[in-house]
Amino acid sequence: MKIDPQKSTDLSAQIAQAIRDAIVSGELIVDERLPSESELADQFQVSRPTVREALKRLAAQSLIRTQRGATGGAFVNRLSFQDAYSQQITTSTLLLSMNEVSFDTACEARYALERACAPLSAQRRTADQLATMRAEIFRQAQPGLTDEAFCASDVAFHRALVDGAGNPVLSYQLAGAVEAMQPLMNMITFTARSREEIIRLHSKIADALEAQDAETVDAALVELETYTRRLAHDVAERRRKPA
Amino acid sequence: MKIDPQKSTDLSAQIAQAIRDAIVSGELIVDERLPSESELADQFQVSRPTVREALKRLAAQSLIRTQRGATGGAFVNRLSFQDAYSQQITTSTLLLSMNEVSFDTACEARYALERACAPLSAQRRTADQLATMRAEIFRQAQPGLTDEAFCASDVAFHRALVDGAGNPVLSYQLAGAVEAMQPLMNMITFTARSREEIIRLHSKIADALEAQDAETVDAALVELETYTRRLAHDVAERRRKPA
DNA sequence: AAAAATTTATTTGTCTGACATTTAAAAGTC
DNA sequence: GACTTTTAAATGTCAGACAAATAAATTTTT
Repeated sequence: MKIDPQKSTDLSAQIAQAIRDAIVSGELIVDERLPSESELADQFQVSRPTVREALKRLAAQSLIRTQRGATGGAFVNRLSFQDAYSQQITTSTLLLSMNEVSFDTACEARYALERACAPLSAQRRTADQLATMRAEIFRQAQPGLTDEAFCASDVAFHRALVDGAGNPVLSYQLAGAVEAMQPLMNMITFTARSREEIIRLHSKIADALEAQDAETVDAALVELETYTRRLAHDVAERRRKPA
Repeated sequence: MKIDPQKSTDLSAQIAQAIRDAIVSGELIVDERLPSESELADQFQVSRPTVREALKRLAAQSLIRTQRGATGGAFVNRLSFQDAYSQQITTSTLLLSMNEVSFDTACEARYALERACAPLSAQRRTADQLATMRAEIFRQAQPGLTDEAFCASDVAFHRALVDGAGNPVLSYQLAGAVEAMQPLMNMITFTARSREEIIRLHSKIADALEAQDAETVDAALVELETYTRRLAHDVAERRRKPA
């Protein structure tokens, strides 16, 4: 963690990379304090603003946190699952919205991953998670619910399903897949009729999870995927020839 | 995209968030040029260094790219799958290394996700992807191979399997799960005997994929997961009582 | 002596102003 | 018209300063 040749890229990017490497390699450990900005400036032979730009890059990735005052400074941050969730969701959302990923492709990925959680969830889901699902199903059945609120509740339901697997790594990985789909789902205007069908399948899933019946959960998820894709297909058709 | 009250946090973080929101919401579109740093400084009523810190935060997340010169500036970046991969891998790796995630938990998540890809891959894998898998199996059988090289080849093999599903969203999601496991896998010193078994299972997977036999692929993945977890368990045992 | 108030030192956050470097377009030259 | 030179605009970097927060050290008060 020292070199900065006069090569091509920004100094602040190079410095950020050097520190990032030190963190990833374990050379810098969690909660360890980095040298002060002035000291870093001396070490890397650059000015303080340049060091600061480097530190802000790292802060944006939640790799460090900073604290003001006498005993303050920049500290290596323990990347929490919560932080990782948010980053993952932002990244996934942008990836989908900027790359003309078809609804079918995104949908296929999402349900493939979710079905991977289903057997574990059938085995381990807690009473609390079941209660969350029931509550969301109840909310989804309210007549006055906006499309946005319905979709948000849908996300919460599936989130509970995934968390039921009791594996934080899985929950983290799925966060992106499930949440990033919401903007795409919002584009489908749900009729009362289609909501009914979705609620029916959600109930089937909740029932099967309660009975620890992995096969029925899987079947219901397949049904839900098929139904969702058909809905999206119909909406696309209707837009093509609105007559 | 305008407000910055004198509230709590850093100005540069607030400005970065304001611009980030504008990008996520679609207010700023791909390849659109942001105002120059001086103009942003005027708009937000802060100095240029503060604006620059905000821009570096966004650059660290690949949300913008900057270009020098007369027609230069900061542009909204199209987040590529490649960029998303790298970020995902860095984040996942740190998440696992910093949070005392057990090998079992990570392994369970990884194979659950990989098994989700298997049916699609059995259906769609290309000849090219099959060839990659065969080549990696061949490499894994070389006697002089270091543990690191063996693990890297292992990653490449599974990467080809995942890519076989022909769904870029799945590949992106899996990148983190598969690659982030490598440091953990490296900690298991493979004996010649265990390599043999892994290569046997890899061959079984490749054969089944070639025959488009999804069930056998799944069975082999389950075998591989079981075997890997037992290996890790044994290593842990041996470390506890090295006598 | 203990507690409270004050001072002090350190560190990050922010500002001002300047210069260097890169780049594309405009102006000039042959 | 093709080539070269100039120019303007933008980011990259630097230096030095002050503000604000914070904890430790010091002083004062009780």
